[in-house]
Amino acid sequence: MAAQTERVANEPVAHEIFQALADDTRLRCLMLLSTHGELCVCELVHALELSQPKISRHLKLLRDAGVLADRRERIWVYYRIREQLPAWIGDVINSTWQANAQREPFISDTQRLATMADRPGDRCPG
Amino acid sequence: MAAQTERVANEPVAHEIFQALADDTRLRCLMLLSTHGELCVCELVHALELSQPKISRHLKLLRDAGVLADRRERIWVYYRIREQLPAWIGDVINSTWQANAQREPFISDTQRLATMADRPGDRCPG
DNA sequence: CCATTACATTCGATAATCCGTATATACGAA
DNA sequence: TTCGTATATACGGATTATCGAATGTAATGG
Repeated sequence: MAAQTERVANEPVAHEIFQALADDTRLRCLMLLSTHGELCVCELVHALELSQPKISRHLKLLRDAGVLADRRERIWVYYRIREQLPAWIGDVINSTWQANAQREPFISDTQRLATMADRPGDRCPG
Repeated sequence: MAAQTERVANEPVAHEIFQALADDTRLRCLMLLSTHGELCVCELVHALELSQPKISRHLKLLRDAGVLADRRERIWVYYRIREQLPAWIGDVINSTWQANAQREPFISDTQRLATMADRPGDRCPG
C-alpha cells in the first residue's frame, strides 16, 4: 500500500541530468571529481576560488540529482561521483572531461588543486 | 582592427552545451534528429504534440547554441544536427539516444513521427 | 564549557527561463 | 494581388535559478 510513496531510485530523466551539468560551477566540480575520485568541499573551494556556500549549494544540487554521493570523515565531507550512476551518464562526464581538460577553466582548477597546501587527505603533515 | 568583433566560431563552452540539452522539448527534438538526419518544423510539431511557436523557439535556441543547422526548401525549414559539431558533443547526443530511446517520451515521439501522414519529404503523394 | 574549523542552510534580491497568445514574415499557388 | 500554409518573433506574465551575505550546525580540541 506504499506504492505511491515508494522510492525506487528510478533512472534519472535525461534532461534533468543535463540541467545538473548546465552550470559552470557544477561542471568544474564534476570535472575535478571525475579524475580525483573523492574531494572534500574545502578542496573544491580552493581549486575553484569560489565561496564555500556557493560550492556547497551546487554540490547539494548534484547530490539531489543523483550524480554525486557524499561521505563524512571527521570534519570533512567528501564528495564523489555516485558508483551506481547509469553508465551513459558516466560516459557523458568522461567525454566532457576528455574534450575539455586542456581548456580553461579546467586547467587552472586542476593546477590549483595540485598545488594546494595542507590537503585533508595528506598523510604525515608534520 | 576588427579583431574584437571577429566571429571565429569558437569551440562551444561545455556548460552552455549542457544548458542547451537541459530542456525536455529540446532534448526530444534532438533525439529525433539524431536518428532521422533532417526534419522540418511541422514534423517535430506533430511528433511531439506541442505548439509550433514552442518548437520554433527551442529550435532557434539549439541553432544559436551551435548544435543545429537549418535549411529552407520551398515552404519548409529543415533542421539537422550541425556537421561541424565537435565530436564529443556528438558522442554525448549518441550516448543519450542509445540509453533513452526505449523510454518515454522518446518511444511515442518516434512512433508519432513514423505514422505521420503527408510528411513533406514524401514522394509521389498522389 | 568555549573556540575553531568545515560545512550547510536561509533570506532576499536579481536575473534567467519558459510559456501562451498574438502577430509578423516567407513562400507558393491561383 | 490575395489567399493558405509554414515558420519566426514579440510581448507579458509566471516560474525557476543563482547569488552574496548572514546564520546555523557538526565535529574536534583544549
